[in-house]
Amino acid sequence: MSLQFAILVALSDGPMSGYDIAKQFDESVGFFWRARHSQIYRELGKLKGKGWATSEEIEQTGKPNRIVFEIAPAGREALLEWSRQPSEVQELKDDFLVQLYALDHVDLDGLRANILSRQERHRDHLAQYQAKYRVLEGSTELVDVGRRLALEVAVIWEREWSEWCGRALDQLAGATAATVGNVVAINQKNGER
Amino acid sequence: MSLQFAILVALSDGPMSGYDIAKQFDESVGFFWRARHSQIYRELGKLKGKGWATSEEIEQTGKPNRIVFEIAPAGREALLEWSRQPSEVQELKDDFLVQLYALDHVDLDGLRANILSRQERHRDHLAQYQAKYRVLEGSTELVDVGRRLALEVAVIWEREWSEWCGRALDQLAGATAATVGNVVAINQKNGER
DNA sequence: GCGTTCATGTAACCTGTTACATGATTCT
DNA sequence: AGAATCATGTAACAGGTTACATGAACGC
Repeated sequence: MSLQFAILVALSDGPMSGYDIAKQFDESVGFFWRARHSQIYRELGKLKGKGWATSEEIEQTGKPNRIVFEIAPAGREALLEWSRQPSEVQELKDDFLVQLYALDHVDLDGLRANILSRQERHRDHLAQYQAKYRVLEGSTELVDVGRRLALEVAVIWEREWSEWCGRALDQLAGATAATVGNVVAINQKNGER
Repeated sequence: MSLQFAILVALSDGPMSGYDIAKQFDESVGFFWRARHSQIYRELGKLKGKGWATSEEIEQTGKPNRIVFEIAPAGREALLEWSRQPSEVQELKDDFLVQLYALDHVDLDGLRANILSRQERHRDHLAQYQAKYRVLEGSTELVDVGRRLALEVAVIWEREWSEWCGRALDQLAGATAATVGNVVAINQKNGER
């Protein structure tokens, strides 16, 4: 269901085609919910079927025609109703953390390389989110307050991850490679086996 | 694929039935990857098919028989191979943040209630993770270092969320309810429309 | 008597990804 | 010549949830 609402949120900024939504997702509400165009077209069909959005085909020459969707009053009502319902807290779900949890059954060098490349990407994302955040600073407009709060979550997420990566690399610096079926102590002077 | 590896990680601690795995998931590797029993049984079948795990039926009287699974050498090898592959960074995906992003099209009172109940749950989770974390403190055993690092992520996640909830409630304290199709300023003395 | 725990599984469904398909225009 | 952009969509598959089904034992 959530994707349908994310699309309605995107349409709240004005009428858009499926193609537009797929692109807009890269720089707005899509920070918090993503989808491929194949899924977007499917969900747009459902929104239309429910009467939550209306569509209009716009003729173009040289390019394929655009089908522009607009949020309908019933769609706005559905959006309001959705926000009255309590939403589920998002639980951590990350295969990388699963690997860490089983550090003694895993390739340590691979994992270290993984952490390093993650750190880079988190720093990149952090810079992006911070730039977006700064634009909204100081505004008291309700929309901007919400977007700032949402972006704050993103900034914290990326910042904490990139700092965590640094600490993890430090702590794993002296560790030896895992041997299948063997328990390895991280500190050789203390490790009995 | 990841669930299969999460199951293999669980089996690394010793042979277990599907039922056991479903329960263990609530207090170990399941902090970072969850699944219903229906899915676990399905994936156990696949693991067996690939030769990554073996099973043995144990007769019981009064209770249904247990089918205990054990990780096979090929499974250990697969786990190692998996950890050599770089894993995708987990992107934020949260319908609650989508709602925040569209604060002017959403029910403010509903959202505030939502934040409050979230704050409670995040505090609960934080306490749980911290307790688990403390048990591992001081250990230099490789497994424990990994689990501590993984739990650290969980602790930070819950702590930052609960603190964020507090700030969000502060900032939304004075805001008025959204009106459909109307832009509302958060600060009445400055709001022109 | 009623709910919970133990223990297995299946079937239908929803969500999301990957790959395929078309066809003109514009940039390198 | 080849790639990217614009713009739509379909089909097959993978991953995950919900609901259904069975049946004995045990505590309240």
